[in-house]
Amino acid sequence: MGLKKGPWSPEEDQILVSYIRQHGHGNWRALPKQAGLLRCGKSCRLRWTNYLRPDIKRGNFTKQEEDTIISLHHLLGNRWSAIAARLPGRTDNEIKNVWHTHLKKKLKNHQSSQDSKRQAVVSINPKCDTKVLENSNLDKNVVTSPQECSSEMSSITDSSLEKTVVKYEEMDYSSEYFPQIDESFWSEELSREDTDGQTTDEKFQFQFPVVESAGKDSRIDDSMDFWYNLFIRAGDMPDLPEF
DNA sequence: AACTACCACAACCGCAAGCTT
DNA sequence: AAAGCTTGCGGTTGTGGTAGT
Repeated sequence: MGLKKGPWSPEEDQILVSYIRQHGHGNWRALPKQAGLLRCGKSCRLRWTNYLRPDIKRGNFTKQEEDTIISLHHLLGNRWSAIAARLPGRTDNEIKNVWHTHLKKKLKNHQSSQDSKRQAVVSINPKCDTKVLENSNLDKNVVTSPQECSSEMSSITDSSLEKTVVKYEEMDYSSEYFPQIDESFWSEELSREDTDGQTTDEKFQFQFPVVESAGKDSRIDDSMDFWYNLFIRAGDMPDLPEF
């Protein structure tokens, strides 16, 4: 149809930007004709949303952004637009690219290092239970299952923390460390008696591993902040409890 | 210097959902 | 209710740059 394809020239960008600044982008199909561009509406929309929009953040992804993508991808799967909605200034296309080029490999490498550790254990002790090994994390201080710390927050003691602490820096994002999100994610309605003897209904109970944010002094508050921030970004999670 | 392989990013394509007529 | 149109999404491909041989 005589329409141009391929990379956009700076002149085309200029035309598109100034047209949208003046008239907005009500109808993408009609836009290129009105703006005098030899592009299809779809191509214009993509160029604008992925590259020319003024609120787009440029530059490399920070460690924090990468961690957020990994976490949200675990929760949401390949729903790039949903992930992008939680990362201001980043586009779904950009996130999809960074996932395929960097993060997937990063996870794979981590996974294979875990596998080789398991192999090493088996070679040292051929009698070890490989079924158990498959489900275990061999890094020190890493919980093997979120359900291991399913106790009420108030009852978590220092000794139990030793077992349930996950170091933030060493966070393993493979499926065994993240709970499946469904209706049973929060267990509802437990009552407890306060110091004044009155009964308080607590709506939810945590079933997460505790996260140690720094040093040996693990604090429950830090842990709660971590999970809270994670799920606040993943807006379509179940209702959040009061921390 | 020329060629090849690989990587990162931009852009395209097809499909599905939502909207309008 | 149905058909046509528009938009958004996710998978895939294309392109340009760079490192290695």
